[in-house]
Amino acid sequence: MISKKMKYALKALIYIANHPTEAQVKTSDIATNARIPRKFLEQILLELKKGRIIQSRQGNVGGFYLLKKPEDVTLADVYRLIDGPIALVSCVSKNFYAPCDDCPNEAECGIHRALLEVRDETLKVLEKRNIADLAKSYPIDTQNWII
Amino acid sequence: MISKKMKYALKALIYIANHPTEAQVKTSDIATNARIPRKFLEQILLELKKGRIIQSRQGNVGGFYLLKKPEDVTLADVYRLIDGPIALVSCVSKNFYAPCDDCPNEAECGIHRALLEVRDETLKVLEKRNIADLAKSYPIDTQNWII
DNA sequence: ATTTAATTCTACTAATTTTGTAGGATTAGT
DNA sequence: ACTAATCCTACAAAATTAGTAGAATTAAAT
Repeated sequence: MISKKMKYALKALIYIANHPTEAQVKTSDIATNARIPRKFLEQILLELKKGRIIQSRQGNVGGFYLLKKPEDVTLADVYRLIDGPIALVSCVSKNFYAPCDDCPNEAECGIHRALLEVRDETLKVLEKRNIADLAKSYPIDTQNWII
Repeated sequence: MISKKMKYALKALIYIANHPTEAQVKTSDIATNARIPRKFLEQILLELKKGRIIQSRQGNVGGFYLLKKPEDVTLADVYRLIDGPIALVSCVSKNFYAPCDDCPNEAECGIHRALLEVRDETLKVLEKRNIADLAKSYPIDTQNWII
């Protein structure tokens, strides 16, 4: 199950993606329209910025905008940044690999093998799907575009 | 990421599967050999029993044994019982379905569509893999059969 | 019948993670 | 200088996970 934070992040990205790149979107704008607690959203947007998914402009007329094209921001990217490893156990993780506590032989571990397969299949989908896919469903002018 | 409880459950099931059905396996036996906190394991075994995956015999010479063939206990079964929904959001869950808070239209939700696909692929693997697959890797006589 | 060693049941606790809040510092356009 | 935005860090409440504790129940064996 994804966290609320992840859902908020996706909603925010969709909202931003549905605005022209030049127009920086303000936190408060996203917060009220997507019904996300404002201060929590601030933190999330900062994380997305540190993860090089969005960029910001400071100051009076500042705001956020996408750093890449919406098609190039995959669900896997966002997931890893916000919720961490996609794998079900860390010993099958690509980006967050860590061996199990007292695993004598990873290669012969049945759990390892099975969950590696799960990771591969999950990844296929999460890397194929992107923010552009999601954003299509939610034009800005829709009244309740909320997920 | 699966919980420690889930990992303990799998280890316990593998241990039990590697014993003949007639021989009931004792909690303390599993606990020491698989290095699982005894009292925590007790609770897990009871859950597995309530979930009709294992059965127990009480009394002095009691213990636990599998209720089905190891091949018929899928990872999906155990996952649902111990860690809950396999889906990443509850609105795409088969067994734990619940709509999102203020979702106006599930059919048009991009997140819904994408994560439904993730669930389908994950499920394919988790329903294919079973305790027999895992148990093969861990004959009882192996010194460190621990995962 | 008593002893023994197992499961069963329920409540509690500690640790960790999630989900926020708070408030000030910094930035840049007007 | 004023204003309204992002940035930063610390804290707190709530929920979940991980584990402990202890007594009740069960059934075989003596």
